[in-house]
Amino acid sequence: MKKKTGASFVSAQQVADLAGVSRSAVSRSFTKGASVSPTTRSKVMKAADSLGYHVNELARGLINEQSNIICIVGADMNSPYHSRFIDALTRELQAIQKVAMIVNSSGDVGVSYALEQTIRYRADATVVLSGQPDDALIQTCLNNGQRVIVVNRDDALSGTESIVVTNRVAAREAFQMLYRAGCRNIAAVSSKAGTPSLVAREEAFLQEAQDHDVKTTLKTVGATSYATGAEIARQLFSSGTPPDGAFCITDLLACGFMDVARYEFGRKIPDDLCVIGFDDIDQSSWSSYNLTTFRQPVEDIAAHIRDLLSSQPDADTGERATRFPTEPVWRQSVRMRATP
Amino acid sequence: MKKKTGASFVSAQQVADLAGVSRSAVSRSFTKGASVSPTTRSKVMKAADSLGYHVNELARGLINEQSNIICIVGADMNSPYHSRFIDALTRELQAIQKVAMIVNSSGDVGVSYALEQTIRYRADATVVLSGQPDDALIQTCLNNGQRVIVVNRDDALSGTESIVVTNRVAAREAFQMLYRAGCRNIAAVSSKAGTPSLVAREEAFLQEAQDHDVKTTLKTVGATSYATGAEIARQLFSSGTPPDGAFCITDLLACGFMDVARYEFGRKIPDDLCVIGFDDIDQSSWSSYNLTTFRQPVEDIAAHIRDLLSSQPDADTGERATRFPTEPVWRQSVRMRATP
DNA sequence: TCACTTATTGCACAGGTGTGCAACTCCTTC
DNA sequence: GAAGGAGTTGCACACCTGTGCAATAAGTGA
Repeated sequence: MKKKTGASFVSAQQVADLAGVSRSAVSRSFTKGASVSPTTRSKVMKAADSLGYHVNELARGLINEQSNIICIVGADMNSPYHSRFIDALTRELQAIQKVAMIVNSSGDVGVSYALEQTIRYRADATVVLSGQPDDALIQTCLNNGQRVIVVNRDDALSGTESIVVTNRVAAREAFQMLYRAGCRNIAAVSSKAGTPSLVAREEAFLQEAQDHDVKTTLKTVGATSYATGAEIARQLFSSGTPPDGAFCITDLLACGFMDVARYEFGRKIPDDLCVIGFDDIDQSSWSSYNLTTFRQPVEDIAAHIRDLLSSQPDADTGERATRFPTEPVWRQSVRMRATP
Repeated sequence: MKKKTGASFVSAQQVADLAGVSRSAVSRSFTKGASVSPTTRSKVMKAADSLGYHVNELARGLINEQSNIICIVGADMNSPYHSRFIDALTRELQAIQKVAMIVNSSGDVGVSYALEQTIRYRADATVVLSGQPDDALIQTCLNNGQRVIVVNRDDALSGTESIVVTNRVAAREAFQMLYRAGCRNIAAVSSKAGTPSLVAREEAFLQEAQDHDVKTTLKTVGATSYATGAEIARQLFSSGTPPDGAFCITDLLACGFMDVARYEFGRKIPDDLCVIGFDDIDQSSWSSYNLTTFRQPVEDIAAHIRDLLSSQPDADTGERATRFPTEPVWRQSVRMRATP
């Protein structure tokens, strides 16, 4: 039966000995598309099973120069948006028999060190979710023959495969939604993170406001969090001209913003104040928020990454970007247009 | 088909050639505690740097029988509790120079297959967050010499290192808090997940209620989610005897429960209805909920796992459990005792 | 039966690294 | 100057697997 020794691993040689075949036969039995007779294979499988043999992927990766490890780099994994992404992506990766290795770039050990681990394990590809790691680090991955897939970073580096959502279009639409709802004193609520995709939303929103000759203030504080949204609300509603509409660059900011506006300053949403968010995290659909927002097709993006990774990279050099649409999700935090 | 090698990896031999030393010298330069002269080391480092050399951890793992890979198995990573855990744990692992490989056990590919990946990559240890994988799979890991650390699973398997929180004590205290607040028609809100730690909370709560001769109904529906909490609230408040107090086995359930109770049935919290949750997820502290709950010391647990993994496993056989306390976090969803 | 085709198998090498062992260098001490 | 010791270096082997190549076995047609 099973060996209880808890000792070390079983090698292919031991399986071969037990099955009375050569080690090559064992290897071929576990390699898809190799030439083995059914008889031999079944003998091998039986022996492998009784010994508890599992292919050593480290050695296999050494030979094949392909480890089937995919590295996911992300910051702030506790945030609803990122955790949804990681959940979806890990599922897709498993479906094509890759394994996910994750690098938490908000750790204090430093991104560069963590990212180096990726290279040391010869990961096939690196998926960058955060805007954090700078170009030099990404370049290092590329230099070592890794594929790099960059998500939601509008400044694509040459050689990477880039995935973006229509941040700018959505941000402009957000303004129009607030404008049509009658808002004329509008705030843009953001963080100091400076992530490219967030900056893109800010810029496009302000641009659209300017095109409509509507005064708009951009307020940025700290990290992209609930607390930041709350803090900005406190500042804005304590000031002389409190806003009647707000575009929060992220749903998480919107939640904090709404809570303070309602519970500390008595604003009624959407009567006194219209709020629009971005991402469509789970909490936005909760009854306490009912936040009108823009949905990022996270599942579609994850599936697309799966497709990218299950096919060979295009020899086509230079960056190629795939753009996914963000669709507005209407809930109750914005007034419906009263007048045409 | 040969590799098309845009840029392949650099091997230690190439570094040795450039530096004019033997390959052993290169290996020793990168191995902590090996014997190399400062002169040689600096020559090696310089050459390695200019070539962009990175140690191949696959080959190193092959030799050392230690890959420095830690596997994290979890289901439902999108849930606030799990994502907080993964965030904390990945950070701690990076701090001791391990890498985290994650297995999403809610994927459709099946836990067993995903878990096998772990063994194939010769992970040093497996951390099980979910109650999902059955004992047979865990036993497989153990048989292959892996360490298995099981979190929050009250039924510990022999050979594993177990980490639990004081579910039962907390659940009993939860009842007392509701009882002291004057609640006499109390509901226990849970899911059908059947995870051991959740079952422990249910049982202890019901037991304590029975000890106080208070009628309590346990209601379980579907998954451990916001939607489930909402659904249970709908059922309970449509029934003949709506509760005046509820212990939700999880904060996520509590959020859904509260929202439906307030917005669909007009209950005022904590005046008409007291609610207690469990976990202390971020959302519980948001103003919309202000949920009184029990805090799991996630960061402490993650740090403890780090300590476990950075030390050698005790030869001591049999399971050993470390128990962490859960402390109540008082907010506004439970009335303070009016009468002594 | 023989020549010929096809499927299967084993040998041996490659892939990149860590490390025991012996040889070597350099320096101290008598 | 010689003996001895401490520190450093290189050689060769081991780890576990995939696979090209040649050898063998099995099957086919005449």
